[in-house]
Amino acid sequence: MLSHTAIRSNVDRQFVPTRNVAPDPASKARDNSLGQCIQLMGAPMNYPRNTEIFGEDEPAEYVYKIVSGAVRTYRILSDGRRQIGGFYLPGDIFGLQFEDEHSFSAEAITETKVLVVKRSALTGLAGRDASVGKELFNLTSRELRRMQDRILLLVKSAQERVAGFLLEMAERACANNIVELPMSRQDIADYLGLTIETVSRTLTGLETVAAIEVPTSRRIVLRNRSALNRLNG
Amino acid sequence: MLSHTAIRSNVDRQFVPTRNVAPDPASKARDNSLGQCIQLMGAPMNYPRNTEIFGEDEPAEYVYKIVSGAVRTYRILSDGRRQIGGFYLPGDIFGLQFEDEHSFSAEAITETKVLVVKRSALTGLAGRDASVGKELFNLTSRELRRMQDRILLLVKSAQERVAGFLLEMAERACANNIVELPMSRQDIADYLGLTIETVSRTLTGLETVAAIEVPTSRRIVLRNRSALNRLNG
DNA sequence: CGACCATTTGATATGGATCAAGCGATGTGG
DNA sequence: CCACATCGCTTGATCCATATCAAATGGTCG
Repeated sequence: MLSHTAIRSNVDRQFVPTRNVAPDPASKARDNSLGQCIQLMGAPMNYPRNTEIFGEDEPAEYVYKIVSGAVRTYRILSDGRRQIGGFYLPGDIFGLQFEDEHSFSAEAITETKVLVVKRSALTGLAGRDASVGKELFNLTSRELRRMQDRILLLVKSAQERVAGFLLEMAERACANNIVELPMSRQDIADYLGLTIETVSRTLTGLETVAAIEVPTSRRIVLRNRSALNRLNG
Repeated sequence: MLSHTAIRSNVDRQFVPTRNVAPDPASKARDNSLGQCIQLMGAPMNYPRNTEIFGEDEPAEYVYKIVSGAVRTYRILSDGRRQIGGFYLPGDIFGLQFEDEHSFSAEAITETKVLVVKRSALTGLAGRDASVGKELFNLTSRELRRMQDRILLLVKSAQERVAGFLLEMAERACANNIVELPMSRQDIADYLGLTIETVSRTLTGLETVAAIEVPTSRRIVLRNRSALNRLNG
């Protein structure tokens, strides 16, 4: 369990700004002072596996930075289906992207440690310090870009979505082409707008064409990134 | 849904005299000074029908506020398909949501007048005036929310997508339940991740169940909003 | 070991895509 | 002013990717 944390447990992510895979460098470097702000001001909190961090339509009072573990945000549609808003990994900040009222709930996927600060503390700070305001803006812009990419993903075929998902995860939580997935197939399916069966079949498909290996269901080895990139469209 | 930035200050109300449905008031009122900034500083520009305003991967140097007309942003996928990023109507600001390099192109759908300001002018202003920075942040947050809604739309059925699209357009460009669509069926299809045939069939379907009327292809009369809301999920 | 849950695999159904044709506006030249 | 070409839209017939329903497998924990 917590295989995800395991891959970086030796070196706490928050003190390691660089990664072993080429990560989009621009997106990492900029929000240091905001991140450090949370580092200094944040109250540590623990959430066991599958527990709620905040509920839909609660006031969006707090901002969270993940220390270890993993979080999913989601909404339940009127027909009962669940749409995953996003996955958050160590180092990620979440809570900012919601308006005064959440329309999402957040849950710990695995045992998760976060640092929590009042949203008002950050926006107040931004009022006094324009550079913090700029970072808030940048962070939101980046989240926006991710959403745009996600929209692109959602109009593609199942194979393209799964390949895109794997590449996205690889950029964020990958060591030696081994991606440790903290989330279940159901989580992935609800994130990609597919069914678990389709996700599973697609993964076995990718395995048969030697693009990936799936030694255990939560561990994916990327064997052929260029093939994945090709499938990604 | 429609990834746009709906700012309508009193100043530009005159350009949308047809609007008579109550627009979400909270989202309009806040960023007046930003909108008025563009109003004062902006250079007027005209784009004929179907001409490019900016191209993909040009530096994101400018921010635009629409005076009249309509704009679509889009990307071309590697397989040649086109994904529409959003539609922008009079009063809307666009260009902010792109990072240093656009990944989108923008085109005038109809003859369009815009006001243009340098992006740097706004961010510079934000550096000096925290309230402008806050408005930039708010604007981006709102855009983010629309993207989230759009993602929800994209995992639904064709009927739900089209119904959702109509309701969204009705909120933005509707008089007496008559929605005038500036964009073609192909634009709508590329926005919703459907084909023109499916969009067309779905519209006739909605007409048969008396939810809408389609007197001309670009004009939709909403006959039964609650039915549409129900279909929207 | 046995129960339980997540995941994979198999068989069938279906919504939307694709291919193809028809229709109705709008514009152009004779 | 009318034949005719063009373009955007609708309608029809068929196909295919993914959903759905159902069962088997495997991993985990008591």
